[in-house]
Formats: sequence, structure tokens, C-alpha cells
Amino acid sequence: MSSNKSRPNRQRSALEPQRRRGKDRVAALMEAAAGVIAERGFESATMAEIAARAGAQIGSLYRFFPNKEALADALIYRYGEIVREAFEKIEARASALSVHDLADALLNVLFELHGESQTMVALLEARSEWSVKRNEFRRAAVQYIARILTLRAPHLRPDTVEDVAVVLLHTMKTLKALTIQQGVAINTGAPAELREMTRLYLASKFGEK
Amino acid sequence: MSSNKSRPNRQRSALEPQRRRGKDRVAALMEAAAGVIAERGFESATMAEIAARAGAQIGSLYRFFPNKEALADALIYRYGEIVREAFEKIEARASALSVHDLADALLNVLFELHGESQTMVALLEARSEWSVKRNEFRRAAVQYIARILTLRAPHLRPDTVEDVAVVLLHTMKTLKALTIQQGVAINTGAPAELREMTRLYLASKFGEK
Amino acid sequence: MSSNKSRPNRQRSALEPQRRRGKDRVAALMEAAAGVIAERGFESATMAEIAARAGAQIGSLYRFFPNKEALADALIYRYGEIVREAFEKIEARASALSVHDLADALLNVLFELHGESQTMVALLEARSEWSVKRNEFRRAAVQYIARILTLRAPHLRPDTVEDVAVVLLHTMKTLKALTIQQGVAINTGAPAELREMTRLYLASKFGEK
Amino acid sequence: MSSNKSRPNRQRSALEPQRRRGKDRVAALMEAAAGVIAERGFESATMAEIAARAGAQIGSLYRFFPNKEALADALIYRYGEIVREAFEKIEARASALSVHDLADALLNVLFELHGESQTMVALLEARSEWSVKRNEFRRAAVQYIARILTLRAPHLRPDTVEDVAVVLLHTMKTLKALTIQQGVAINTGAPAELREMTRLYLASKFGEK
DNA sequence: AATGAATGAGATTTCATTCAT
DNA sequence: AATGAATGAAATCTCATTCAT
Repeated sequence: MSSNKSRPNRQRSALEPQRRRGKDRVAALMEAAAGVIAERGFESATMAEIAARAGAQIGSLYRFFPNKEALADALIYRYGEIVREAFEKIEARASALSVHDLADALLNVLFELHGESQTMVALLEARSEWSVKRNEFRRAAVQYIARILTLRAPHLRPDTVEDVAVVLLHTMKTLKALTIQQGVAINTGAPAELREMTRLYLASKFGEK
Repeated sequence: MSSNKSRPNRQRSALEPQRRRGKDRVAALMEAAAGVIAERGFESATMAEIAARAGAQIGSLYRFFPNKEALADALIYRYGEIVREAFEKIEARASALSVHDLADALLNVLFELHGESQTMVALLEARSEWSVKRNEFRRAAVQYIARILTLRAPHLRPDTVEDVAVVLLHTMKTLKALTIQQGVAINTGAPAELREMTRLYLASKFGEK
Repeated sequence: MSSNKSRPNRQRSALEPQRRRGKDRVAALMEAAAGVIAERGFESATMAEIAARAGAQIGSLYRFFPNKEALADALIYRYGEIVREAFEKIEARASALSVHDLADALLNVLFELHGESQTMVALLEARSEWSVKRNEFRRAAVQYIARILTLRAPHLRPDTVEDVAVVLLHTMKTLKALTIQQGVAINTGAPAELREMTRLYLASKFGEK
Repeated sequence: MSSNKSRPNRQRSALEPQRRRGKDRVAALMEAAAGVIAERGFESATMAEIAARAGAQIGSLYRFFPNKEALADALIYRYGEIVREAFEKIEARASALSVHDLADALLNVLFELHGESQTMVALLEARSEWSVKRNEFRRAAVQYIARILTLRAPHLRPDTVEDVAVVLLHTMKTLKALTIQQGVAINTGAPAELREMTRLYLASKFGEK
């Protein structure tokens, strides 16, 4: 059927893996996508650059991801899983944590997605009308935070909890944005201030000093 | 005919209209641009749609704004002026304000740019490496906030003041983002929570109850 | 979607086609480009017409040549190679040639690039500040001529040789221009006169009668 | 009829001539056009830049020159007149000149159009199918040179004279091109060589030593 | 006469996506 | 599966020219 006639294997190194496993390829593509999107934003990231950075061909990229949206969704999903795990860890010890530590733990969820969180932010910033997945992620994150808050402070009204969760999610995003902050001088003081603000707020909400 | 890419209009900034007609046109173009950018984000807004919405020809748009960047800069500048005025009003009565009122006043600066603030956010979110103007705006805003804080709480250390200002600016943006919140249910509780968080934080910084 | 002017393809040079199909296409595109540029001049030649004449889609043209400059460079390079070969043939038998034959051989280098030399001239005439490649070509040609002259007349001072080479290169271009001569009556006498002038000059330089 | 309502004369300096004489304006426009065309070539020169450089408005430019071609024609005509005068001066003393001096005199005709000759070259290089005037200029120049040659060497056959004239005209252009030569190092030797070549050639044609 | 705004066709370029091999 | 060529709509931008005031 498919002959190799038109692509003779001259200079094909014996050791070069000719057919990377699909999984590796997908991983490489997603990593490349994350990098490009983080650098340029979702809109400006091009499928061609993503493929190139992954050492793949554009056709290969489209084999695994039928379009750009799907790629974004896959990334969101992957990060979503990581984030979910982080939330679950916090949830497990929620009731044991001091306000201070809980605030920090939450803030660190996004923060510790080191390289990738920039991608997350870029993805979440992109015009969202197009994608359902992005909103789902937001909603899920809010739910997780709300659940954790409820565990720690069961007396809070459900309505309030959700509002607080929304605020906290934004604060998490802000922390990330603060540390990325385009260009030069990385502001070391501001993140500390943001952490303090969050602690104060949580403490107040929990009715603790 | 022949276009000349070696002598692009990249550097020229927005042209000042001389006549009544031009002034009207520029106003219409900027309003249209604000609308389209708010709706679609900066990257996805097209010059053609902007011109069309302003009832202008594409050439007319380019007469006054030599490129998309220049249009963005003009918008930033315009909103920058509005914001500056708002800050100056706050500055004038800074020492007389309660912490509560100061926090609200600051949060309202961006918030009250009603229609336009969505544009602002879109513009500020756009990949910033490209534009100097956008960063200038950020810096100026931080300076204004820092000055106001110093007036109200002269005992704060200059370093700290700047960090606090950075945090507050982000909070202002967040408030706006919360109220826009793509799509459906406008979250009424969350903004109130955010305001409360800001007040608590400021009060703590000021050493007041 | 969104175009990104901050990351233009300006620097990338022509893409090497990998497959049979691409090679044919590139050949067709270059031929079409040569034709259109020869007819209209570089500035007035449009990418659309070039693509159409090659039976290609505009996107196909841009796949291989990221911009108009790159196309020009590729053409210059191709003709440069042909010219280089011609010079090398002359070089090989330089010391054996009579003044008369050497003059003719040099004049024929450009002259015999039959169809294409018109393109060359158009390309070389285009404002040169834009392109490095074009100047490189000029410089290389001068070096070749100078080397040939030195082989044949080793007693000439290196400075002088280069100046003579510059004059000869212009004469070569002039011969071509004379035979193209826009529009009507092809002047048969003038080229002969130009050849005679060149011979006289070379003979004088070589100190031969 | 025409009131100044919309353009009040605030800050209009009393000494600033408000309405330049048409002649001055035309002169300024032509000078500006010459400059821009010399720098960028005819195709790439834009009417807007020409007007701007003349301190005029685009509408003003079009009042005097109905289109770009007309502007080119006017320039050609103007330089044509200058060239004509130069030729006539040479003609007047043609029979008294040595071959050496005649060659130099002819070469200097274009050469001494100091600033403007670059414009001439640009204009003459532009695709000519569009313009009749440009060819006329060429033809006229050839006629002048031919007449001068005939005066000095009446024994030359008319056919030959015209061919020689064509060659000489190209040599004149070449001399100019050599001295402009884009970029840095002005080749001082090459022009001298070109002059020598021309003298040798003329001397030979005239049957003189 | 002068000014500057308006026009709009057309130029270059980009890029997501599809297709043939 | 993989490769890389093809597609073509759409985006940005240019500019000669016309027009209203």
C-alpha cells in the first residue's frame, strides 16, 4: 500500500527513533503549545510555531488535535487535573490548617504550576465565548475552593462561601500575574502584600483573629 | 501599486484631526474601536470591523491611526486621562477620607469607567511586550495610588507603599473583571467581598481599626 | 484571525522544498517571478500576479518565500550562481585569451543570461538600501572580474584592477540595457560600438596594441 | 463667498507669507519631488511624502500636477532644459575642442546636474511604457550628442554617429551612477577610469590619436 | 487657492485547516 | 502515522486620487 518510494531513507540514522510513540509526541506537542501560548497569548500563538517547537510537522499536530480549540481544551484539562489534585490535598487537611496556612496553600495552587501557570493565565484570559471548557474549569475551581472553605468554616453561609471562593480564585490568578509581570523588575514585595491581604481577609471571614 | 515595507508608518502616532469633520470621525472611530475591542479582545478585533462600525472607510481609519497599535495607544491615553482625573479627585481629599471610603474610592476609579473599562481590561491584558504605552499606563497608575496612600498614611515606608499600590491596582482590575464576567449570571456578592477584603487590608496597613 | 506584526517572517529566507511537488512549484514560482519582474520592474510586480502566473495560490508562494524580498534574493542568488559559473569558465582560460576575446567574453556573461538578464537588471536597479543580497552580488561580480583581469595582466596595480572591474561591470549592464531597450527599434549598431569601446579600453589597460 | 470661519487666524504670524506665489510653490513641490524620487525611486516615492517635504498639502500638489506621471514629466522637462543648454554650450565650441575635452564635457553634462541627476537616473530607470516624455528625453539627448559629434567629426557616417551617441549617453548615466553608488565608500578611481575609456573610444572614432 | 478629509481598490502577509503521498 | 505541500479567506496596511469646505 504505502510505499516509501518518494521518501528514500538516505541518511536516516539507525538510532534515531523513527516513530515516536504517540504519547510522547502528544506530550511534546502539549508542552510546546504551553510554551508558545504562555509567550504570545492564545490568539497570537500559531499552530505552525507550536508544531515547530515540538519538532513536529503541522500535519502531525492536527492528527492529535483537530483544531486550536481542542489543543486549548487539552491543556486546560491537563492543568485542571493538576489543580484538582492540589485542591484535594488541601481539602484532606483543610480542617487542620491555620488560616495563615490555608491562605498560603490556596495561593500556592496556581503559583506552583511553575512554568505552566502562565499558559493557564493566557488561556483563561482569552475571549471565552468560544470555549465551554474554560468556563468549566473556572466553575470547578470555584467549587473546590468553596468546598474547602466550608470544611474549614462550616458556619459560613453557602452563598457567601461561593462569593469568597470567587474572590480567592481571582487572588490566585493575581498572585501569578504579579510574579510574571512583563519585563524587568520582579516585584518581590507585592506578592507578600497580596498574601497578607488574603490572610487578613480569610481570618476575618472565619471570624478568627 | 507598490507598497513600501521598508518605510512603515509604525512609528507615527495618531494624527490629530484639524477640522470639525475629522474630529467627529476620530471620536467615532475611537468609540467603535473601544466597542469592538471590548467585545472581542484586542487581537481579535479587526480594523475593518472597527471602521465599519464607525461608518468609515478603512482608509479613513488609517488616516488617523497609522496602525492598530496606535489605535490602542490612543485609547489607553484617553482612558489614562480619565483615570488620572479620578485619581486627582481622590488625592485632593485623601487625608479627609476614612479607610472605608478611600478603599471604595480607589476601587471605583476603574469600575466607573462604565462602558469603557472593559476595553481597558482587554487592552491591558493584551500581550504587552509590544506596547510601551500600556506599561506606562500601569506605572502611572501605581504612582498615583502610591501618592494617595502616602498622603493618607505618611508613616508608611516608600517601598511598602509601592507594593501596596501594585496590589490595589490589581484589585481594581479584578473588581472590573468580576462585574463583567463573561456570559451569564452577574455575581453580585463577589464584588462586595472584594471590597471588603480591600478595606480590611487598607485598614491593617494604615494601622487603623 | 489575528496577525502578529511583531513577529514577522522578515528574516526567514526562502524555504527549501522537500518534495518533488514543492521543487516543481518553487521552480515555477521563480520563473513566474522572473517574468513578472522583468516586465514590470520589482516594485510594480505583485505577489498575486506572480502566484497566478505560476498557477499557484498566494499562500503557496508565501510558503516558500516569506516575503517579496526573499523572492528577490532567491532570484539574485540563482542568477548569481549562473554568473559565477560563467566567470569561472573565463577565469580558467583567462591567460590564453586575446584582449578582444576577453572583452567579449566578459560582456557576454550578463548578455547571455538571455531571458533572465532583464530580471537581473530590474532587480539590480531596485532601490538597493533594502537588500543586502543585491549588494553582495555586485561585490562578488567585481571580485570575479578583478581576479580575471589580474590573471591576464598581472602587472596591473590591485587598486586599478578593482576600478577597472567596476567600470566593466557597468559596461556589462549597459550592454544588456542596450539590447533590451524598452519598446521599439532594437539598436543593432550600439551594442557593437559598446563592445568596441570595451576592447579599446582593455587593450589600453593591458598595455597592448 | 468663502469665509474663514472654520479656520480662524489665531496665531497667524504677520510676517509669514500666507499665500506663496504659485511659482514658488511649484518650485518647492518639484524640488521636493526630485528629492524623494532620488531617495526612493519613482515607484516608491509617494505623493504624500512629496507634498509633506514641500510643506504643502496633498491637495495643493494635485492642483499643480494632476497626477504622478505629470510630476515626473515636469521634472524630466525641467532637467531636459538644463541638459539642452549644456549640450548647446558644448555644441557652440564643439569644433574647437580636443577629443579629451569633448569627452569630458559630455560626461559632465549629467554629472554636473549635481543633486538632481540622481532623480534623473531614477526617472529614466522607471518602467517606461507609461511615459512618452521619458523616451522623448532619451531621444532628444541622443540627437544632441549626435549633432555635436557630427560637428566635430563630419566624416563619420550618420548611422554610426547615432550608435556612438547612444553609447555615450549610457556612459554619462554610468558615470553618474558610479558617483552616487549606494552607501559608503565613494569609488574615486572608477570614474576616472570611465572617463579614460570614453576618451580612448572617442579618439579612436575620430581617427585621432 | 488651499486644506485636509474621504475613498476604495489593491497590495502584502498570515494562518487555521485540509489533502495527497 | 507522518510529512509537507496546498488552500484561500481574511487581516493589516498603502496610496493615488477626488471632494467638500
